[in-house]
Amino acid sequence: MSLQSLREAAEVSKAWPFEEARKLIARLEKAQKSEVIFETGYGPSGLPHIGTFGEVARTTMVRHAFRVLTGDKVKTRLIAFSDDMDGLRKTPDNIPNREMVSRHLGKPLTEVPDPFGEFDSFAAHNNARLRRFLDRFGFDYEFMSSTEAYKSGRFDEALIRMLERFDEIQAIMLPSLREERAATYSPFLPIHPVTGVVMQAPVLAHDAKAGTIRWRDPDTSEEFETPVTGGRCKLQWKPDWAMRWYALGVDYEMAGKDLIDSVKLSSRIARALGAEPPAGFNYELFLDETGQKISKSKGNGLTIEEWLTYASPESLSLFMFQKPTAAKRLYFDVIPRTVDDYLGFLDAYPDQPWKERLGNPVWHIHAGEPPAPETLVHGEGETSISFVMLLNLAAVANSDNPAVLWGFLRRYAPSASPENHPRLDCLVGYAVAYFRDFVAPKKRYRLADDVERDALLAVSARLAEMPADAGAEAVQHALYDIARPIPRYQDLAAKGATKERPGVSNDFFNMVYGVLLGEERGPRLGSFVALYGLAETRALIDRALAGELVRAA
RNA sequence: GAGCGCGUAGCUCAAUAGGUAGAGCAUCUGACUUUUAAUCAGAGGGUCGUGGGUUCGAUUCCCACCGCGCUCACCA
Repeated sequence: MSLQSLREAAEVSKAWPFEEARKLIARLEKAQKSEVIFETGYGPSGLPHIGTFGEVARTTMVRHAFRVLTGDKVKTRLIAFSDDMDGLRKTPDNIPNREMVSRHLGKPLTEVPDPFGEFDSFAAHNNARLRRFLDRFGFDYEFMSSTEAYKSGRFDEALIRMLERFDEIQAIMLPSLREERAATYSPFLPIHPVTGVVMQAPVLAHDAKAGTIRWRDPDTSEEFETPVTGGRCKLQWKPDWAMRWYALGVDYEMAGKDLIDSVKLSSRIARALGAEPPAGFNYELFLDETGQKISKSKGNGLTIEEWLTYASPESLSLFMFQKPTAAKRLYFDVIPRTVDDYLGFLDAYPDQPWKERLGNPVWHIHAGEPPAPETLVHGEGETSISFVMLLNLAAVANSDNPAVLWGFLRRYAPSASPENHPRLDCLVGYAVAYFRDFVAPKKRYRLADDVERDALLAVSARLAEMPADAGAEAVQHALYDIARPIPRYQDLAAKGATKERPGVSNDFFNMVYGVLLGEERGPRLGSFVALYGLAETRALIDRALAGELVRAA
């Protein structure tokens, strides 16, 4: 498969990152630019979350598609912009030193001391968290601080231009506001020279030549004349966004659908400044299990930590890749399915022609270089192990120890090991975590009656006589022999059963599952005991008969 | 009020260059030398929200409508 055919397939690919990248190319044809700027925004009053990940991951996919479409001839940059000059609106609930922080309400986040005492400011703290967050996933980005950009003078030219177009911008903004708000609205928010607070005060006069605005402190009625440059003023957020697009030459930025109107207004402002607003689209929001919007305050939905406890970052990327414009429910149950979808796409990739590869999510998730699928060699063939299967296996193994799961896997494919299947090993780890947190707590143990007690004691005694490394079959046969004489468990209808040698009914096994494992059904017992350990099984029986399992559950 | 998304098998969802609808789970049946759910094979199950239009033909394009849900209109 030649590079040529990759390019050709990319030209016509219907995968959304390519559709987006083509919008960018159309944009580029109009404007002479030597590089393309992608931007994602971040508000440092909160912590990075699953939406932050989604936005950066999706933008990165568009960026990569663009690079392929242009043969990497156009330089690309991704700016992760932190709005750290915004005033602190309210004291977050989830921080220490809330009282100290609350004394700095209204000041730029970069002027609020770090409540954790680790950084120069609250913003610096959260900015560092953002970077650590993004670095953890290996995103290629440039961090940019709003405060630094304002203070360094980088925005000065744009701010002056903004001042020159003051009336046009007001004409765009004011109709979008309610009367009472419009009466006092100003796109410029001066930083109070005394208190340091980001002021929302009506602008009494503006002077583009001098580069200043006149305003009055509503509390003291004192009047000030403040330059809009050098970080002495910041902008209201919609003008701010537009100014930033203009000043930085942003070509691409996506946003949630809650920002549709904001994007429209900011785009008009950008045009008023003389810039073509960036390309991009509005992605749908995430919903929880019941279709409600996920919000941090409600605490519904799924956190990124939760996802990464039970599944890989790649599977989360897949979730983000799929249909960004459709509202998707993001809750716990989608995790296993998404993981298996991911594994399925990985399996399919090597045999696909380019046209299909470019529509395959793993191409986008792995920047065009998805890893080879890890398979288990079993006899003649190879098979992939699905996550759902591993979850079953964890339940079967009744263990949160990955080594026990690997014991089962090796029985199936003797050559397999965590060392030569590192990604499968990760999956095993996730499966085990899932078992520990979701399967184990739901176990409902029951007490043994007298007959059951005697049967289990007999099993324990028999296991004690067997060598510790007894095989699954040996254990299985021993179990049959113990149950066979017990009338309750005899099954004369079983295949091959005779009066002299009756079969053993499922009731026996179901009893063991219920008493020892707290499940209604379970694994083939011989296999389970052999892997779980004979001594360990005896200990389990002791605990069950002592009633400890019932109490623990 | 404005904008957006969704409505396909019991459930969750797929189905782009318009051409007789697919998967997973669930259900049922069978196979796996003594029985059991790490597996496999097979089956059943859909007026593709409703009504129009374009077309030889529409789940797929267009319009209207119905239902469900979300977002925005204060701030970011």
